[in-house]
Amino acid sequence: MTEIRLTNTRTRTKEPFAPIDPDDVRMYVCGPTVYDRAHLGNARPAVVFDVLYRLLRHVYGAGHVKYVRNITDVEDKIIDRARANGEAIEDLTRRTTGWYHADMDALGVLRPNEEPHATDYVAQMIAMIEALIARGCAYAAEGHVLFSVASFPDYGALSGRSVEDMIAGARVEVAPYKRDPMDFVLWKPSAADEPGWESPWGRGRPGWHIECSAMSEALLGASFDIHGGGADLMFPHHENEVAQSCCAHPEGSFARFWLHNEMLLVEGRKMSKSLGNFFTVRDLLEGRTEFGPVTGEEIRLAFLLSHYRAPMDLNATRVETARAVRAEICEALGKRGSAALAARAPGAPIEAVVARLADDLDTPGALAELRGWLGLKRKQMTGEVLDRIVASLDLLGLDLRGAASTGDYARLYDAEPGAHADPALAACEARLAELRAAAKQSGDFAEADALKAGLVAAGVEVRILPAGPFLIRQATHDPAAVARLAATERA
RNA sequence: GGCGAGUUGGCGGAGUGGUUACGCAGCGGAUUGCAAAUCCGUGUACAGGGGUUCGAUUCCCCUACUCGCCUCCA
Repeated sequence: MTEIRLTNTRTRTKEPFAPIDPDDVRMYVCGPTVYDRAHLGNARPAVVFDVLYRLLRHVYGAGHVKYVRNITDVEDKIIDRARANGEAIEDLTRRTTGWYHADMDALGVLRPNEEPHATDYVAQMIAMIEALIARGCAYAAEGHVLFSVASFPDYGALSGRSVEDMIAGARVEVAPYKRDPMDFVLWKPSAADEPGWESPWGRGRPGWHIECSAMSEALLGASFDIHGGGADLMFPHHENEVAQSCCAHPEGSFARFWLHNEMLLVEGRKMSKSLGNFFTVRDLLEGRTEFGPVTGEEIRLAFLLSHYRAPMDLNATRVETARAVRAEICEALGKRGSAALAARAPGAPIEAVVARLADDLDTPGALAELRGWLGLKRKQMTGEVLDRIVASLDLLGLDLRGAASTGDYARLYDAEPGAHADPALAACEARLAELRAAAKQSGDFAEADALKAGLVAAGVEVRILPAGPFLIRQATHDPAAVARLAATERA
């Protein structure tokens, strides 16, 4: 069996991964707070841990992996946004959850096995808070319940910082009801116009951290294999989760492996609204950024081109590289022709690709290995090789068999290619062949060149082979522009 | 102030104690009506300073710079 090695934040080292139960590998990842469109930074952990999920499924079997990613649907940002929009909280969270799903689907991110909503687990949170109070790890004060950091000697171990350092250097919220400035909220009172649940401490709502402790325990147990999230969650969120879960369930180990993905940068700077380099996944997909339209596969590739533990800088070069790799994959998949493309089924993935992924999720390395295979000559691109490429692409979450350009490349490699699948492009292709034939007689290529330029501008690759012109739709191709060209040429 | 990551050729980005990936761009050639695509060939690098070593870009230390986290944040 493939040995997976992962960098464990707990130990700061790369360790061999062995699940508690190979028949039930369990992973928890912190999901989105649903109050707005997912920004690009939200997408990074979704993609990173999707690759890990796919790898775990490959190694342990699809039925033996349980992946839980929560939806935080109670939080002050949500309350504020709903109030600002003048809408009900439920309407806001339902809509934004739908957006999140649509955007992650576009990136080829598989749905987790469970996607618990915080508001469905308030009873479990209250029970856990009661247990913490009973064990002397938490205390109620003025309608709040606070976790007592002093009760957990290992506090700070995960993020590698001491309580003294934090008090000295960081701004810590001082509140009169706190016994210790580092104590954090498990439960807080709700005003009449805020969402709330009845509890032993009055009507209120949970603090941010308790939901992950309660939901991971409910769905994965007191001990599970992997907990993931963005590096910025390491402190305080994950540190607090560890404190809550380990104190509530001293018999369990909570998460054995902690994985953190590094942050996203845009042109070398942190993405932020004030810098004007902030954008959502949807902005990118719909071309509302300086990068023009970027497909879901290209965004995914842009992520995979960086190692998850390195900051990823999104810039024009990165987007271009992602586009080039996507085109490379599409052409490679078409090298055996249309019939083969339709028939291809995944086989066993390329060992070198699996090995790279198993080595701490080395996606840039895996892509490098894969690209070696993509570049094979047509003669070497046998059915078996293609099967292995397809299987490897599946592991990376990049099935491009259905892409328009893949089909167009396949036709290019057909022994007897028929007309172009797209009628407007078929017309343009025939017209271009006609114009070129006439131009070769007259020596005036102006018309042929104008059509060619129009096609390129519409996102269509023009390849002129001895057999004649071939038109290939690229990811960015604009069907409306092509239709206009076809109509003009007919007239 | 505390913690962490990083600094590789024009750009992006791997990697290794000795023989210097790869991609893009560039340059030369083949091909082309011209291009594109394709094919062949080709150059430049390891932030600075010490140390360990027969030998360091690769290990250790220091310095500089960059970035992130420490507050809601993926």
